[in-house]
Amino acid sequence: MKEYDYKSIEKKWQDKWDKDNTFKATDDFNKKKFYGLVEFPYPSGQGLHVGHPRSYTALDIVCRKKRLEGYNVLFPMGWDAFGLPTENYAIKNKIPPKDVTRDNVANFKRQLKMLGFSFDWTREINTTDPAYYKWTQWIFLKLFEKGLAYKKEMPINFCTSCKVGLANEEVVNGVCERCGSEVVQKVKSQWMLKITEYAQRLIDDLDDLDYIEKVKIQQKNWIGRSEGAEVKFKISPINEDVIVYTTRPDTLFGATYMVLSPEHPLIEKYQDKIENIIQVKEYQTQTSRKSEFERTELVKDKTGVELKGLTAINPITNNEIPIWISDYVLMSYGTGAIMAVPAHDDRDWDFATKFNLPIIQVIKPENNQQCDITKSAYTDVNSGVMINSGFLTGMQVKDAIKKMIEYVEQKGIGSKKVNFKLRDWVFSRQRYWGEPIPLVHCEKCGWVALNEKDLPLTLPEVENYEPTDNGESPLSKMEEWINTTCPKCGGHARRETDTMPQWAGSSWYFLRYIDPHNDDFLAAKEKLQYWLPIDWYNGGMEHTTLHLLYSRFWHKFLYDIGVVNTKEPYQKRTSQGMILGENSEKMSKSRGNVINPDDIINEYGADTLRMYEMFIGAFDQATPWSMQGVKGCYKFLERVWKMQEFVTDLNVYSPEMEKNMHKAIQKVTDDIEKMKFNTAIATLMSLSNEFYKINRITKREFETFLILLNPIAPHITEEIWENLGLESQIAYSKWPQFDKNKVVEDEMEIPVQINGKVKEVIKVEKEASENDVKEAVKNSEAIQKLLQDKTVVKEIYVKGKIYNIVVK
RNA sequence: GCGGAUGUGGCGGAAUUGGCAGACGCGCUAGACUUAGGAUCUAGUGUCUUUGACGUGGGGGUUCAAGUCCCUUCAUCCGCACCA
Repeated sequence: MKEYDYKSIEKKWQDKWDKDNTFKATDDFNKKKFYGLVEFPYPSGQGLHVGHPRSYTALDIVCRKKRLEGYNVLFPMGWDAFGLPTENYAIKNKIPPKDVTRDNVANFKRQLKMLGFSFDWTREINTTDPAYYKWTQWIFLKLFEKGLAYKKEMPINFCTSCKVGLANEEVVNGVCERCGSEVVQKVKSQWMLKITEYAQRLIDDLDDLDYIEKVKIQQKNWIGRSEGAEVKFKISPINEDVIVYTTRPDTLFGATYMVLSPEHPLIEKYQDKIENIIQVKEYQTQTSRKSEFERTELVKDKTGVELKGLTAINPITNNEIPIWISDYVLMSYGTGAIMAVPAHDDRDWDFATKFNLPIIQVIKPENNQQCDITKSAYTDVNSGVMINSGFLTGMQVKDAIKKMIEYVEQKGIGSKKVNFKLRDWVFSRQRYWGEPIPLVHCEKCGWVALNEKDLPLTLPEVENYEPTDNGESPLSKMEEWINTTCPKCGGHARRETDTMPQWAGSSWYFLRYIDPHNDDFLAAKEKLQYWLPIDWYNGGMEHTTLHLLYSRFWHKFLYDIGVVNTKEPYQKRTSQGMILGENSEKMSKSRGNVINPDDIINEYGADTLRMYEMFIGAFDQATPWSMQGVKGCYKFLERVWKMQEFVTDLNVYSPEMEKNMHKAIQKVTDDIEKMKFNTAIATLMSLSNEFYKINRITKREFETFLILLNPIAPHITEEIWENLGLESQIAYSKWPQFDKNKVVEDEMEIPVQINGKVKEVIKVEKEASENDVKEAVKNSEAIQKLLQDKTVVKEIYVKGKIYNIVVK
């Protein structure tokens, strides 16, 4: 018997799969299809980390099994290669980003191939390939054409180190998600995408999708829908209304002051009416200097200034109430103005308490519960009765909300309103390594789209990739590229020098896999129709509010303009847990607990790594790495290898073994579908232990065993298959069918409990009646002994499950 | 503050959904074989005051029966965070 030489075995099969295109998906529309997708990686300089194989192996297992079950499987891979780290590396080392990308991709590809994933490499894509980003640009032009891309002067999150504008999603705790540097507010003219127009649909359409629940919840929270009302307040002494947004119109009687955001346009417009304008302006500058982070950091301590000389009229009570400005009111949400109800809102309560503003209670709790409005606000929406509220007095809060909305609508002073936290997507980056935005600015015609036939607009070679000091893209220095003619009027025009964010290329990549070499369209209609939607998409939780939401948005847009035939791109979304370091901390260079997949493959082989990552724990849970655990998996594969020593050609029939086999078939089949890979592997381990006990396995049994193990450990299983002289390859074989008749026991074991504690297990015939069981229990010596000098109070028999005797 | 999880042996984790708690693996203990080894095999391994009792973060409850259901409480992790 040869040794288990994983190195040569794995190389051998990887080469064969490559040469034969074993896992090529065909466009055979008559076959049932399965489109499995994993997030294509950003080819960083660090190479693959152990998190990638966790996700990739999981879906590789699913896809390999689906192929064996007869599906036409599309399982593709590509490169999300535009982005900042590459550009920063290029700047630092004076190497063109293109070359950096090429090298990193080569390294990633080598690593992925070494893991034996069954990707269809003939469909490999790269977002930085002009043939690819031609279509990214094309989609952008369509968005522009439909008015969903617009340019806007707006304060953006600006990373002081990357010198680039960031989307809200890319700012984490006030610092840049990528580099960790400070993020400040900077006003810039930016391309925006109207994702907000799709907010409601992005919520509603989640209902029909098979996403894990926490993804749905997180997306809904992120989109942040809230229902309420907009209400007009007259401002005195000027002839102007200010509209506020509130989710609690029921508390209007308790609105004792108004707060505007410091950026509210009213201040600018009526500055001559504001007596303390100097103080106000001072506060405004103070606020603008604060980063978004500082503004939200100092939650506890409210600041603000009263607008002296202006007052608002509460439209319900007609009371004159003061107007303040404070940075706790954001211009970017609602109307940038609120009515403050300190008795029933925590923030307003803090503010009113600090500045001695009046607090009027308009809701009292039910059932005489204690409530002291001088100590804290009463904010419960689900219970409470209105007081001091005119026509609302005595009503329940929920009814009062409805009633007040009706009232203000009838009086013409307000209306029902739905708001979302979701903001439009800041789509421009002042950077080099991204897709050029295919627009020009013409003095006569304004922003004009390039003609479709002129796509792709390729990224020109520049000498210096560094952004300019004023935060413009390096492209802004390329005069000969910038200056062009207007496609509309033929006059002079200048190109947009901003590029697209990294999220652009990944927002539709799954479509390109379907028809990756098509020059005429992003993918042929009939192919899209066949392959969509993606049946199963696995990826990280960190993409829930970014990539996943953006790509759903783009897909819905493409659906609206008739490019794709499904409303949603992904039918099913799952997410793997993180792999932690051996010390149970997050893996990071600085903690020195990083595991490199290359090392594991070298020392134990890809099959071991794949298996270990699936065996490590529940798939959706974070789990620490364990080198001992890796060894355990290696040991198991070695044991499988050695099973070849006792394989027999004889057709020895063992009903016991047949039962074991079928139980395993059922369990493994089921577990893979439910992503319970750890218990699937445990089942196979137990099964191999059974064969070791009798030191014999028939060829038939081994065949089935190998197929069950193949999706998890594809190399070793193919090799043994070949050694056994079995037909063809496992890759072309069939998944075993579970036969429930094969697992029926002739006897069943019934645990017998006394007062809920198991004392004995009895064996009875499979079809035993309750009386038979009772008889058997009575005949048990152990039970008889335990029932001496006890009074039986009750006996419970649950068919086939348990027999419990209650005694005194 | 809001939202979502998680808590079971020395460790990673199982438990068909209310019915034998601790599958499988690691580690550990003993033995076998040995060129005395971080290899392999075999047996054992929840805890304790061991004819039995106790055990799934803590406390209470429902039930013949609870890791699983209800109430309450604590701890840890993740996401969002002045969203009116």
